[in-house]
Amino acid sequence: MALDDQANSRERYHHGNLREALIEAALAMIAERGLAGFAIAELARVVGVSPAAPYRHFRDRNAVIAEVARRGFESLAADLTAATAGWQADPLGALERAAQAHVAFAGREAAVYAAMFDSGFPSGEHPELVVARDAAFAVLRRAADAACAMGRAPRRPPPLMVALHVWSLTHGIATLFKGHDGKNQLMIPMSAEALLEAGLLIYLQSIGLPAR
Amino acid sequence: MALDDQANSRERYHHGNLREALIEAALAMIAERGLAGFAIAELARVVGVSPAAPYRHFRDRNAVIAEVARRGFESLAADLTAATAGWQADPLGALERAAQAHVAFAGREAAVYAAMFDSGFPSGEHPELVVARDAAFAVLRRAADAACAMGRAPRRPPPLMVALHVWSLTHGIATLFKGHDGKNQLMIPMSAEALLEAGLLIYLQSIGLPAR
DNA sequence: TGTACATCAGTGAACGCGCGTTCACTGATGTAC
DNA sequence: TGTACATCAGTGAACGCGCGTTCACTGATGTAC
Repeated sequence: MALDDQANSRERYHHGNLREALIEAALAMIAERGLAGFAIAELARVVGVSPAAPYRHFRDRNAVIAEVARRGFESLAADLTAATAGWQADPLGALERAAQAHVAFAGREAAVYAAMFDSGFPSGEHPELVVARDAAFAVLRRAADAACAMGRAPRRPPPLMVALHVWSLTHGIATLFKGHDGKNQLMIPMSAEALLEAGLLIYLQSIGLPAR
Repeated sequence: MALDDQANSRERYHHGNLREALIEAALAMIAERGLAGFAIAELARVVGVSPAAPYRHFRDRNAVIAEVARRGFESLAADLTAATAGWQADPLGALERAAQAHVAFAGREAAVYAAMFDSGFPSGEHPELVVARDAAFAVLRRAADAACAMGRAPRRPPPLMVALHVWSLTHGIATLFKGHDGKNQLMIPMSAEALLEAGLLIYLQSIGLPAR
């Protein structure tokens, strides 16, 4: 019965799960046409609902994008958390795995990633977005803290700075070489993953972490 | 007389410099409303010309954006060239100055920078864009080559890779911390420039370059 | 120096379109009694 | 168990809008003779 309800939910007057369906469709639409091609009217059409229906669940067009982005950051945070499992024992490895997970996320969820980083909302307009982003960053930061504590170089940079460097390098590589259609933007004779791995190795060596 | 002609050029039937005026207005419009808010119809209105006029100079909307981006890459290449003056004598300094010039460019010309990196054209659609981008990268690459040749670490990474690392880190920092409105996207207790300088210092130390 | 003509940069009106958003409404749901 | 009612998720029609682009055109420019 419950199964039946779900199967028929699209036919019923009360959709039952419109909000989720809208977000799912938004992901597909952004993936296909980019952020700029995202239209709430078409969203309603795709889901099979009147153009006014989405406004029951989202204040306006931007609110849909912001929600997609917010979930993206939550999802990224989860990936980073999984990647940094065991960070106490091996903070260096955790840092590297986190960076790779970040790049993998950008490639796998290119649409979401665009909503997360290219939406260009005025800062402060969607505070929940900032919270979600900071939570994701905090996971990386935790690993960076532990990694820095292990460092044995004469001058250790502050862990926050290390986390920002890793975050920046990763984001840079992700946006340059894991573009929307998965194609490289610059023609390079190596994968984004290999480029990232080498970059981190070089960087982390310098702050006194073991070369493997 | 020539001055007079120029001053009155807006009033005359033949604008005389429509193409340039359109590009200039496009820059202002993208700066103000972002890439998505860029409209060719409004462009014509701002310049004081009929809506069909721009099509004398550009095939379509995307062509305007592509031209803005192309010039952006040329401009960036010029900045990088200026920054790396004397690269033969001091390749390390040149590399650092190039990276700083890149970040400065992203901050100063945020609209252009968005057109350059966020336009998301299918690769191959605007080959002249790729040429211009590669030319800018080549300037960085040249400095990286020279820097690597100086390196005295046991295992030197290939210069192309070093150039890509610098380019990626720089682009990452630029997009994350030199956003459209000049505000930091992540709340950080340092400037983008300081973050970049420290990151490069750490990275370059590791490939055997002098710590200053 | 003067005139005919080709060139081409602009005009302005129009097109079809799809958008975001609002409105008064109606159908379904679940709760109180 | 049955009924009245509040709630609220949807409807569907409509709005005003500005967009990108095309069309047949016209005014200015400069060149050939």
